[in-house]
Amino acid sequence: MELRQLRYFATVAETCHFGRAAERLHIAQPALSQAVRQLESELRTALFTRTTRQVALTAAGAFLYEEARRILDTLDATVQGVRRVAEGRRGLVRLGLTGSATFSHLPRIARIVKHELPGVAMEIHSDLLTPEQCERLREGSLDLGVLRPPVTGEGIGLCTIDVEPLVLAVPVEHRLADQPEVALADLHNEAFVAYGTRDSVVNQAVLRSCHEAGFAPRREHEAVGTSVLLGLVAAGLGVALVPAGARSLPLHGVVFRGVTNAPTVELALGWSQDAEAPVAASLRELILGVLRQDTTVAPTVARNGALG
Amino acid sequence: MELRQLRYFATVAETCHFGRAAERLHIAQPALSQAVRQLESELRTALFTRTTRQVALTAAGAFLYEEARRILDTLDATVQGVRRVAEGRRGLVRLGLTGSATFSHLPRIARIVKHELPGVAMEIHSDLLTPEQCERLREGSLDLGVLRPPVTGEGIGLCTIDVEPLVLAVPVEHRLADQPEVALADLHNEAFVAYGTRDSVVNQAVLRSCHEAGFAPRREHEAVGTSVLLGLVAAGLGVALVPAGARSLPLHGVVFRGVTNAPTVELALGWSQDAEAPVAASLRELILGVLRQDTTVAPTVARNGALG
DNA sequence: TAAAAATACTCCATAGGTATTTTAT
DNA sequence: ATAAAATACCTATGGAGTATTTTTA
Repeated sequence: MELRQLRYFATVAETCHFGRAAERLHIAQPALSQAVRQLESELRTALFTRTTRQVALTAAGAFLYEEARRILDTLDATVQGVRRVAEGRRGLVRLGLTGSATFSHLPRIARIVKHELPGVAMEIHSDLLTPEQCERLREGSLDLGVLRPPVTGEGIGLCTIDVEPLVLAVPVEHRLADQPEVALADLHNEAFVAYGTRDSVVNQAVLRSCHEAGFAPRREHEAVGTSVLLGLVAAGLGVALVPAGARSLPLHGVVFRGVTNAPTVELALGWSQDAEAPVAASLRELILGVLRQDTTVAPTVARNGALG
Repeated sequence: MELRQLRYFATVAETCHFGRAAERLHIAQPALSQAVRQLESELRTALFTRTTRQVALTAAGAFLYEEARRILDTLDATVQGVRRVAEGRRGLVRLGLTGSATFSHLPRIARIVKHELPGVAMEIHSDLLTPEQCERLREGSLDLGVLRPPVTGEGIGLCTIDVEPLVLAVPVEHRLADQPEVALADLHNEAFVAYGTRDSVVNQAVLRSCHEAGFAPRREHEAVGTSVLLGLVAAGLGVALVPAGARSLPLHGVVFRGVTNAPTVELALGWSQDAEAPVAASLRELILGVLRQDTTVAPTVARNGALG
């Protein structure tokens, strides 16, 4: 069986007239009669009852018409779909995110995706540390990652999308909650709630800047993920220095205060440089078109001490 | 686009190897390469990334493969389906039934349909009087009808499927409830609940046989449909003569008693003699194979006084 | 008898075959 | 060096055209 036969059959079924159907198909009537007869003999079933005055579908023909119509419509949609997939306007993007970016940047990204690329679905993998994301970008189980430079090794493209100062998160009842801005040195006696991973770039920035301010922060508690960390702050277990984006996660009992000469951490979009799917490329360009920072991180070059 | 191209493409997608795919398709490799290239140029999209050592689907190709697989599978199922429709093993049968047959015969019919013709769905139109069913069989809005002869006019095929004696339905507390059998003459003082339509063949049989027994039944109440009628009997409003099949509708408070020399009413299967759908024909044959009575009603011949 | 489908036949477009070349590992 | 896809070219099947016949309302 061939689609040509189905298309011809469907047109005859719709017109119930070989002559007019042939006209609509831009072929001669005998060719159409022949094609339909051929289909009938392939199926070993009459599809029409015909006299020279009356053409009507048989039960089998009516059934076939329903199915043929669906198949032909599906095919049209498929052709459109293939085009869209190829152009990156349709498909699934697996997006990795660091903990804080999930709250600060994902909503905006999701909004512009919904608006600009309505055919694109996102699979969100949040709370992934930078090295994890790189690994998964390389092995192909992630398409894009919102991560914190630096990145080591080759094959990962990078572009900075935000530079965030760290801000101080304190419990509302804390003595520093009333000050409009806090100096790092004021924190030397505070109990710190810290990110509980050695790999955390934010953690490193905190340690470095506290050291420069002349003290080592007193780590009292650790948490994995910004939301948990802020929860501990809300519970009064200590203060924390977090990327400004964490303000996007308003938590009852926590207030954020600016820090004088605050250290900054970068947020970058990363992607695998080989075998990038069209959707991934178009989403990457869309995100960078909106969020790209002048401070572009050179792709594939391992960067050290970006925050130094 | 043609199915040939989709089939070829799908095979290459499954093997990721033009040579082996061509082998599976029983064509030469160049023909396959050419067909796939043609498809790609029609879609204006690369479907494979290929080197001489590696063939892999692009994102567009992967999408097309999913859809193509579905389309090809649907097509196979459709071909099977067409065959089944043509053979009367699949489809919808619109079955009309008189009130009492709904309870006495439909369950059995439904059971054998489910067992013998699992692909056939029935659309039940119950509580239709014989003239209504004939009209709808002729105009094509019913395929088969379980009805009570006689039938007037042409074009309707008929075959008796049951001959039912009338039985007496009485309230449990009624004086006749204890007798194993009742004579018609015993009913001359009873209040009757009767079928509330002049056209009712059962009603006519009741009137005729009461007349022969020497009295005219005292109609106290009327009901449309056997279930409602029996409901009135259960409520103690009177007695009723109903086809024996009504026993299939056990109703609290009603007992059935045989009638001496009971009049009988026939039940027949009717069908339109022109433009009968294959499903209708096969269901008709199935039903008649199980229920056909020796007393076959000659088709198309108007019969009068069948119960005389 | 007139409208429409079927049949008869002719032709050429193209699917598919064989032989060969190109290319990447 | 070799496996595998692409290219070149040829052949023949069959899709579609024109002319004609058959059929039925």
